[in-house]
Amino acid sequence: MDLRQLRYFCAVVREGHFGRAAASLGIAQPPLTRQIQTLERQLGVSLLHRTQKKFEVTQAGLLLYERARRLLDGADQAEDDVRRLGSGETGRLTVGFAPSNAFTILPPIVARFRATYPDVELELRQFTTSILVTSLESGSLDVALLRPPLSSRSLQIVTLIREPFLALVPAMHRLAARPATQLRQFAGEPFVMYSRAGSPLLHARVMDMCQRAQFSPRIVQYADQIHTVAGFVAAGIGVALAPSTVTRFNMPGLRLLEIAEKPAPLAMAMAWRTGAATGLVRNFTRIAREATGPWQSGQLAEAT
Amino acid sequence: MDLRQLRYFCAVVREGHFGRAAASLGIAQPPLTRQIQTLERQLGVSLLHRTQKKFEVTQAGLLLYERARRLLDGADQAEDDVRRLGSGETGRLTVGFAPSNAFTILPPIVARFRATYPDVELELRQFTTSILVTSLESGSLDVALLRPPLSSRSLQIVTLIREPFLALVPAMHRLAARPATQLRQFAGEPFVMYSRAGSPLLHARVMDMCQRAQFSPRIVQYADQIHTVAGFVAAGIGVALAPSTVTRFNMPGLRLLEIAEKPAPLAMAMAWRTGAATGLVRNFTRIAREATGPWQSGQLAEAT
DNA sequence: ATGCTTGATACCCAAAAGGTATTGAAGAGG
DNA sequence: CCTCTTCAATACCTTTTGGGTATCAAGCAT
Repeated sequence: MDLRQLRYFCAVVREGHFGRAAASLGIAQPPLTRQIQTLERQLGVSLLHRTQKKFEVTQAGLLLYERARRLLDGADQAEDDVRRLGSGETGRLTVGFAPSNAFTILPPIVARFRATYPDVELELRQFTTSILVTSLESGSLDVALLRPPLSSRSLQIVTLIREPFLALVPAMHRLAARPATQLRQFAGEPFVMYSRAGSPLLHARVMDMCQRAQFSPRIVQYADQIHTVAGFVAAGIGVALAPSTVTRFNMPGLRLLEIAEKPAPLAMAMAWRTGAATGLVRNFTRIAREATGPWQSGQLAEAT
Repeated sequence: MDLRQLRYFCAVVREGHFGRAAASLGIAQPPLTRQIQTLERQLGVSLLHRTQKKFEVTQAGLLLYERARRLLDGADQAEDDVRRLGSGETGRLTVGFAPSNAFTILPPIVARFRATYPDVELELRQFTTSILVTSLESGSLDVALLRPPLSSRSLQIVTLIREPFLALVPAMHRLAARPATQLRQFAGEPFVMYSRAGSPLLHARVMDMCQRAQFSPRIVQYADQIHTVAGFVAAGIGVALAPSTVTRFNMPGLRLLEIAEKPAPLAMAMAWRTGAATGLVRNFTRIAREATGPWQSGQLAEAT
């Protein structure tokens, strides 16, 4: 038995007429007649009682009609559901993110994704970068937002935004009025630094930048995250360096200066397991690119 | 989408191996691979994630597997049910019968049918012969047990048993000791007669037999049905003629004699609408023939 | 390194589905 | 009563597709 035969039989019963049924199916009448005959022969049951010229549906035919309709509906539904799941319109997507994303690119991405794919269950989990990587590899995460570089070769990675570093000074600082500064101006200044444990990547990058500017920062305070660092600077404790995310904090007492040396920007990327680019993942990455497009164009203050 | 493709896909998922799946399906492996590919192409969804040599089932594939299994089960079930209904193993069969059958051939037929086809709903309805005929023609009855002749040409009719007529006399009657009698011995005897209204056919047949024996019965009592007539005879009210069914009444005071003239026996038949010989009807008629076979062989007293 | 296993590919054949033309029989209408 | 129309069935042909055999390419294990 075959879904095509059932479709044909249902059409015949529904229309009560071979010609019209064939037309509604988009085929000619003779093949339809033959398919019904074949179906009857295979079942060993007469479904239509041909009473010269006309026909009437037998008890068995009526039963088959009911069952066939349910089967066909079920098949269509299944096909649709599978298609939607495959195309990423439904399903469950588990997204991991590093803490530094929680206030920056994550909200607009999630907002846009929710709006575009309301039927997808979006599960968000915050982890450190190293756990994000192992979770991606083990399959417990579908996508992750994290900072490159990544050592794993089994992961696909795409950079979403590149944030230039800015110099942070208190409002009453001697450089506060300037639009830009050279990094070496910070030599000997009291420095607010990212802790190695809380933000190893930022710690490393800032130390590296200072080293390239040929000074060693006089660290007076450690802080874990960017907005903590910015808060300490705004409080006048010292100067600091931070990615341009800080422009979104809007803290009184904080001044942001461009860095004349133009150090390499800090990238934010998303990663997923190579080959695990399901529809959901493809859709999420597309949405992420769309939602973070404005950053690339410099509209840093817009949150979508 | 096609049940074959679903069957194939389920086999692959179940076996986790194209070669074994193909073997279990009784086909070669390359066609199976192609069918799965076609299915994926038609759905636009990757169902199996081929990770070099091996494969794993994707989320969408898992969903399809669940749905497909239900669909296939449903299809098999539907096929089986339709087949059973068509072959007359299940369903509802409405059987009509004339009152005179209720104590004769109906019980053994019903008993045998119920035993052979326990899943058939057997609905029994008692009517007069004329209503049986119209009910058959209108389709509200599937089969009927009645006495020929039948005028309708749209009905198929098969005789089940032929009952010879017997002469009924009281035990103290002058003919009671004889094994047989000639009909004309009844000329002038007090006669118990079937009423024209209650048993028109029997009335007509008995009147006809008397006429052929060249006498007119001296009717002293009318009765509707055979066992009433027999009762009156046993009570010594008069003589009568009855089909051999009377041998089953076992009434004290009643004697049965063969009729020397061997009048044409009284037939009992079953009828159904020409062309409406569904599996149920075919089965019932077969059972009826089997159950009434003993009558033909003369075992009148056996009730099966 | 080298068989061996496994899924994919290439190519061929057979079966089955669809199309056109036509038939046969029954109802409708003059 | 006869024709004309209608509808399913049949005959015959073409196209599609499903299945088979041989073979390949890539891992995995020995």
